[in-house]
Amino acid sequence: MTNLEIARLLRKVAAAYTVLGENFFKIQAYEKAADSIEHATSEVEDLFEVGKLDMIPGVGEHIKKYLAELFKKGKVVHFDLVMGKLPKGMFEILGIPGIGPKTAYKIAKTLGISSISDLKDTAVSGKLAKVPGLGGKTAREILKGIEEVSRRKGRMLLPYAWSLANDIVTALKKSSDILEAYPLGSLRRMVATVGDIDIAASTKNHAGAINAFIKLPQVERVVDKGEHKATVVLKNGRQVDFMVTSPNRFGALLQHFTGSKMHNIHLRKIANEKGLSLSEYGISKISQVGDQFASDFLAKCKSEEEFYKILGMDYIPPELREDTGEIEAAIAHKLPKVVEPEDIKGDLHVHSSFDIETSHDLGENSLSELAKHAKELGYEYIAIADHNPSVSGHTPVQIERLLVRRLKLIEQINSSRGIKLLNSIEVDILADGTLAISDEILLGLDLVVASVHSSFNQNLEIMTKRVLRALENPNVDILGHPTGRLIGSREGFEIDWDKIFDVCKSKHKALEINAWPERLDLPDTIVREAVAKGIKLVISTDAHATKQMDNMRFGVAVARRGWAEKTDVLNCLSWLDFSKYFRIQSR
DNA sequence: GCCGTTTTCGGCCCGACTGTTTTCAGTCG
Repeated sequence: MTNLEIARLLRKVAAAYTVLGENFFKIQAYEKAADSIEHATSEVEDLFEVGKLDMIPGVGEHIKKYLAELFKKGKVVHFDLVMGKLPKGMFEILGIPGIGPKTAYKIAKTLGISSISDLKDTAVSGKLAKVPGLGGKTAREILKGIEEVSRRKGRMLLPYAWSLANDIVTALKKSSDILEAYPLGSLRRMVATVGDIDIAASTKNHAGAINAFIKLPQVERVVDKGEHKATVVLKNGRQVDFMVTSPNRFGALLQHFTGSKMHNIHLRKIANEKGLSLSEYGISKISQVGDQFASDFLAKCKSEEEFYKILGMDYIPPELREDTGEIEAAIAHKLPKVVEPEDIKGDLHVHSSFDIETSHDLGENSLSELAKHAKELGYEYIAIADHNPSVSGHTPVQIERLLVRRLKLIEQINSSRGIKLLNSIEVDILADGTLAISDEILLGLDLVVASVHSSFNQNLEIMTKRVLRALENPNVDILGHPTGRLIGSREGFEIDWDKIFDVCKSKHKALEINAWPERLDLPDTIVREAVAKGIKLVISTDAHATKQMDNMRFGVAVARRGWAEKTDVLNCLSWLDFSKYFRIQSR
């Protein structure tokens, strides 16, 4: 069961409780757990299997017990009991914008509908508008909501959302009415997948700023336009929300809409304890005279730094704002100094167009093109990690000849370009944990990335043994895209991380954070565990074309979300230190 | 139902918008 499915189930239970008039905080607890599960970067079912459900904030004794029942039996008796008290149809229409629990119940009970298409029919026929408490406008809003649901394609991959938003922000900044502009929400926090694109700007001329936004060339049509916000649909069909504020309270706005929800809830709790109240407009002081409460504005917060300072804590980078200990760390002045994109000195997983007779997956660019682009990025070194040749079709001698031919080209570039190309390979970890290329050949390479590319469905025990065996090979330096996940299409495989960490530590192996948009693998939560255990990481793009080397920032974002510092990441080392670390002979 | 260097009991985030009401409940982010 996916995290999204679990979250939806918990929201249904919360909705049922809402209609049944259950304790408000109990309802909130279910919603909180649902949010937390939906945004978790590990699969909750996997966490359950390794007894780590406690890692999910908002999941306590009761919900944990229910989830265990869900995973074991496929259903939860208690949930069925609660939801069984209400018409089934209401749960079908819950996800539609504008329909909350009470409206859903009212509609399902009055009209006896059982699906979204039923609902659509009643809206079109005019029956919906006659439900007590609803009206013509609500019925039209619901129709619009139904259309939106069918149009919605789900969450976008981070790099896609980032580049969309980046184009808009860049264009906006050309307007003299826009002083600053940033994306908000999960995009600003650099979560692996992003729901909506929201952008905020500071301005001294609200109307001018809004106008600059709706006139952008990317805009197909304007959905909504007010004094402080506008909503548009882009030519590619994506909706973008835009909001503006004056420079003196831009920090408060940014902070509020960057979230995460859990982070902000925790902050408000701390604020309350200090007699403060937080909002998108700034921080106010709550005072009590007799039984009367009054709130006086304390600070509008020009910057987020000011906002966090008033709350008595250090500035928290957006990537860390998930309420997983960052607030406590910020209060104790113990936040990590997380790695920055500028710290990266090289890319350790790049594919070239040199044909070492792989049957597939060649890079597009030549060694010299890759070298040139790496120099433009300010790197000191890159590892040419082409796939190994198909094993069945080649003898070891043939493979060695191919690699020697490539090495000659690498050496030529190294002597002329002012950048170090490493003679590397991405070698398959075969189903039994042996490698696709013999040790004699691997021994002659500068750096070996070993990756799983087949037999993903092995169980935890076999997969763990397989990867451990590969890591124990003295020629292997890095475990490539360690979970094998492809976001949206393939779950990462099951593996015993504690054992992987142990062998990485004792044998000095590094785990890769692969910045390929569909991978972002290691996932940030596992990065965090690895960092806590002192495991070394590398951040690589797995680029198959020069342009894809620019994806490095997304790998860095994953590292930041995993609290990694520069010292945790080996490709932050200068060439001198890097070559010493991996004992690479200078050529 | 969750959670805790003030608490294992007693708290639990905030404000805007909207439609259908005649003063507010429901939804959303």
